[in-house]
Amino acid sequence: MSDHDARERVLSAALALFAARGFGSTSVRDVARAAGVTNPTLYYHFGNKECLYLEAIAGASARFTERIEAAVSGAATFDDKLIAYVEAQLSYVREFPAEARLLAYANHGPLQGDPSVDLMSHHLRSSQVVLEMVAQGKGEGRVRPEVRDEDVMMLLTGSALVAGFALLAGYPMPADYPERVRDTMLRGIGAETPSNPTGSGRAGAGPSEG
Amino acid sequence: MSDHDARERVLSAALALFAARGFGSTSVRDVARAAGVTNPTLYYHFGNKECLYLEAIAGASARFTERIEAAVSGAATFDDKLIAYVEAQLSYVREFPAEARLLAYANHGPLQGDPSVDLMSHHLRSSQVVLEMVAQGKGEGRVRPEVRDEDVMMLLTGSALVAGFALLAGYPMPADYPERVRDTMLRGIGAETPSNPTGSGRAGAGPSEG
Amino acid sequence: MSDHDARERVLSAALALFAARGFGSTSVRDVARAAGVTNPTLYYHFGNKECLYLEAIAGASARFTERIEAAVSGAATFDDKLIAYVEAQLSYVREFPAEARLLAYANHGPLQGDPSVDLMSHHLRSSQVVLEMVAQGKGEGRVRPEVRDEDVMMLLTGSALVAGFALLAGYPMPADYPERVRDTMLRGIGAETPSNPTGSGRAGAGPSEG
Amino acid sequence: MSDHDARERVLSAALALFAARGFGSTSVRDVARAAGVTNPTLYYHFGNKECLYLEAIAGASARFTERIEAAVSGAATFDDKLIAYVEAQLSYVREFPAEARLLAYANHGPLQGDPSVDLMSHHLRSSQVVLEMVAQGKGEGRVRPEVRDEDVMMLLTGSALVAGFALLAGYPMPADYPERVRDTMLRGIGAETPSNPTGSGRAGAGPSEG
DNA sequence: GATGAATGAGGATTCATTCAT
DNA sequence: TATGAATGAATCCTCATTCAT
Repeated sequence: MSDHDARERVLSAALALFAARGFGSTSVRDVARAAGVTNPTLYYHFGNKECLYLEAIAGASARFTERIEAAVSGAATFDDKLIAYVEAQLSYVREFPAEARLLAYANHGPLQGDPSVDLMSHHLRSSQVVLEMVAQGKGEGRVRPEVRDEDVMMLLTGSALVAGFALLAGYPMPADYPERVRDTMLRGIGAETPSNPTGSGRAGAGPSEG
Repeated sequence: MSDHDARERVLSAALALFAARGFGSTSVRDVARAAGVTNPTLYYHFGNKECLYLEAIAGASARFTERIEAAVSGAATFDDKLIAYVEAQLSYVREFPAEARLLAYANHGPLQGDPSVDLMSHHLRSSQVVLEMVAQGKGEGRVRPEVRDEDVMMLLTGSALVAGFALLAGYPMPADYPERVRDTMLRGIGAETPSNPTGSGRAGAGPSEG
Repeated sequence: MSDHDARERVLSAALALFAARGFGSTSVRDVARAAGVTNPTLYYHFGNKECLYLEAIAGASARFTERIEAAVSGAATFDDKLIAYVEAQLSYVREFPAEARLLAYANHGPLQGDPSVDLMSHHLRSSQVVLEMVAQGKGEGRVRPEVRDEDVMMLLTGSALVAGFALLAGYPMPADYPERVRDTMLRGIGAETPSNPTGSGRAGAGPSEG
Repeated sequence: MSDHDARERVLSAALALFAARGFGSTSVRDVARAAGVTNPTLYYHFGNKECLYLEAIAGASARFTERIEAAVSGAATFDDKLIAYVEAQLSYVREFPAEARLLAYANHGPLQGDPSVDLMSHHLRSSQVVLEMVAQGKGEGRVRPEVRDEDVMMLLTGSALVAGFALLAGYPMPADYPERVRDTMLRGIGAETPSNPTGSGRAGAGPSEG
């Protein structure tokens, strides 16, 4: 009812409904109704369904990225940043499951039927964050110098992604998950193989020989 | 026109369209048209849109799981199974992008708008495969005994998932990606820290002290 | 209610409504309602409003042209054909005012807002009829040989058009209008100017001196 | 932006749009947008769509009639007035096709959907002009005394109307069209029939015997 | 097994218009 | 005077689905 809140209310309702039902299964009328706004009012502010969708996603994506960046930059050491990164992603999913689902949907959902989102992927947008983390890790001597940036990204974003999806699907997530990610990533799962330092035909656990 | 043909054509068209546009944005008529079948014929075979969707997903999921299992069981050692697992997932995405996208959509997409898929997640259905791999890895002495199953799963499924999504999004995937996953998983990214064996306030790279 | 009459009923209702209200001011729902048909049924048969409009016009145009041609070919002499032509056009307007109005609207109405009709003009489509009439008139010695086809067309179609519009607008049309058209066309309105046979500076009533 | 400006701009935009798309297919918002004016501003000046339409038509009609009258009264002889009449009508169509189309639309277009224009027909409004021309023509001895006013009107307005429509439809119009109208109207198209002065069963070219 | 035809409900979007400012 | 914002009603059209044949 208040003045220009209408726009915000619509955006928030759109976020929730698009996340819960997807683009194609969400009707503009439902969004308007949920926002307590008439149909033409929605159109006055957003032009059409697609623009509304894109704006909702843009907002969610910005919030997500900000949270990740804030969490990481609030941690001092590489180890803490690793934990902060995963923790921030999980807490985001926990606090804003609708937004999280919307982002997952927009990034991994269908392409032609729904408006294509400009963010290639918010995971890739946050890749800058990861790259800076890796640099710092190497500076601190916590990451081996020869480790490639992409390999770190692969493990880190993969672990966070899987955990986020699990959370969304309702699986419980142990409290120490971020720490375990950090530990496993750093130490690996392989056995030390002092008895077989040169490799033995099987590709070794050391740096790829290629 | 023959009996079996129509059904298959519809299923294949449904797969492609649901994958490309999502459930809510795909119309039954579009599927029928793409399959070269009249509308009532489609309904004769599948009952309604939801059943068609579920059957399409069930088929895709079965094909996916079979491929993964076949690939893993075709590899002998733990190391090769690791590579085979990732490779199979990537080749599946490459060969059947529509199916892959459909599975991603069904697993990570919205809940209320679309029919809920019975497979909680094909990643979790294939968890059995991963668990057996871990057991073998420990048997072979390639995986440290104290490493937890879930941690392996976390890294492995995460890495494969991220790579699959990147592929779907059109990013190139280096040919040695599976090997790098294996190496990085086994060895970790952390530096050996002989100079700091006891930890120094920062949580160490060893098994979590907690 | 009867079987495939639906299509015909829709066409006829569309004809009447488009004629009475114009394309932009006629709603598809009104047409469906007037035809005793549901909205999707209308769309099943005609695809969209534009196709419906075009088909209605095509039908009306065909009927009109047929009537004109039949009337003219049913008259033997040039003089009778002249009368038949005008009479047929007037009787068409009298019997099917809706159709006539629709044709007038389609031919002389707006261009961009409404679908453009393929018939450049039904007057021009019937030009063939007029041309044949002129040829016959010259053959009969009723039309001066040097008279141009276009000039006859100009007078004849003009006279018929004006009369048709007047009829549509509600003005009464004297019964002898067709005969008067014939007489005036043949004889002209000019005075014989035997006292000024060579012309006198004013452009003469004879064949253009140019 | 100034007072008077806005009103004129709206009127001119309305003229163009109503002419191009018709009343029902033209939206008030489109007119406002084309005029560079906000929606309520338009309503402030014109009250509603219908008033805007009527005012646009009134303006166009006035301009048209003025031009015809000025052209005709600027010519001295009957012959020249004939030519001036046709020429003025054609030049109006050429210079203001939008206005011309709007007038044609308003005069010959649908009735119920659009506001009914008060001018029964601008052709009839200009009938006074034609009647005076005929009187002068008889005074000059150029028009036979027994010719009826309506018959002249029929030929003259018909010829001008047909030519105007052809022009609007994009057909080229020969430069000597007005002269040919004059010549053909005066002289007629019929052959002199000295060999058959009494008529022979076919209605003659002379004044109707009835 | 397959189809042409039909339908009630609802899809996104725009309409002419108004009101508080 | 002019405007940003709002609205009830209507726009064209499509939805998933069914029925008689």
